Amino acid sequence: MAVPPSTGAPPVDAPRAAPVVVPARETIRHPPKEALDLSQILRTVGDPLRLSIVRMLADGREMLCGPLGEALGLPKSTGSYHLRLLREAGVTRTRQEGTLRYVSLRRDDLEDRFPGLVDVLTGAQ
Amino acid sequence: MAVPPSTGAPPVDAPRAAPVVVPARETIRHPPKEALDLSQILRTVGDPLRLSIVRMLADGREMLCGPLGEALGLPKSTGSYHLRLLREAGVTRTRQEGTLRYVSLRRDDLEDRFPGLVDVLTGAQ
DNA sequence: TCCGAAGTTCCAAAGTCTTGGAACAACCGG
DNA sequence: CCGGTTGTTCCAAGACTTTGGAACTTCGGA
Repeated sequence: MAVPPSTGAPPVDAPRAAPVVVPARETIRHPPKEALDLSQILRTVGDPLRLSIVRMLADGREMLCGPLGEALGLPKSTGSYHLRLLREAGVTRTRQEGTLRYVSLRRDDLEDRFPGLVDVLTGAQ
Repeated sequence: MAVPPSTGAPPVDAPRAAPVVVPARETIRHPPKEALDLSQILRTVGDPLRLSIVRMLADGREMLCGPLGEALGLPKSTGSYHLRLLREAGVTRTRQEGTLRYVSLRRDDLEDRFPGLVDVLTGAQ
């Protein structure tokens, strides 16, 4: 609580304030393949907005967050929210490059864990 | 508002009180096959309780509402609620016989509209 | 070094879903 | 025709989800 009067030198334990290296943006959390949960995935893609996103990614392309949200007329924060849910459910994968985030369908792992699911979602038979 | 004094004969316009034939229990509403909506279905089976119900019905048997709810430890009203959601989404079919309701998976229509979906839900490959 | 662009996080309001007790309806058997 | 059984509907409380503006972080370029 007590702030020492200015001595002209930096306070001796100020460096202790940040002892942990926070990896910040470089770490984007994805659930491991074995942790994917069918209920969670179904609940997540059960939202029409999010199902649209899955379909935009169906061809395997990577897309940026901006265009994905804009295509659905969403404000940035709302787009970010839905993309986070998709990533946390394991439906999409996100890769950072500079300030850009490339989003793609996590097709390989989904197919491995729940064969046929992606085809059902994207309407491919 | 004025009730006529008893005349020994039934009041002349009493039959008007029930002009519409209410089919009551005999009519259980199911969405037509063409109206099934993938988002709604996914949202519905995205609940772990409801996914369990789908799996209990996976072998094609009919089950009664009671046993379905009891197997999951649900009070009657809660079981009834989840079974209604499944029926309204087109996932199950319900048929009445006396006071009993037989519930089964609507596999034919689901397979027709969304091929592969039932297998994904039930874990069959 | 400052600016703008890309995205995220924070947060509160609004909306939707779930739960379970109580009351109810319909049918069956005795 | 009464009592039990099966299941539904009603309803209010609580939980969870969605929305979008504002503030913020990070990076790249001029």
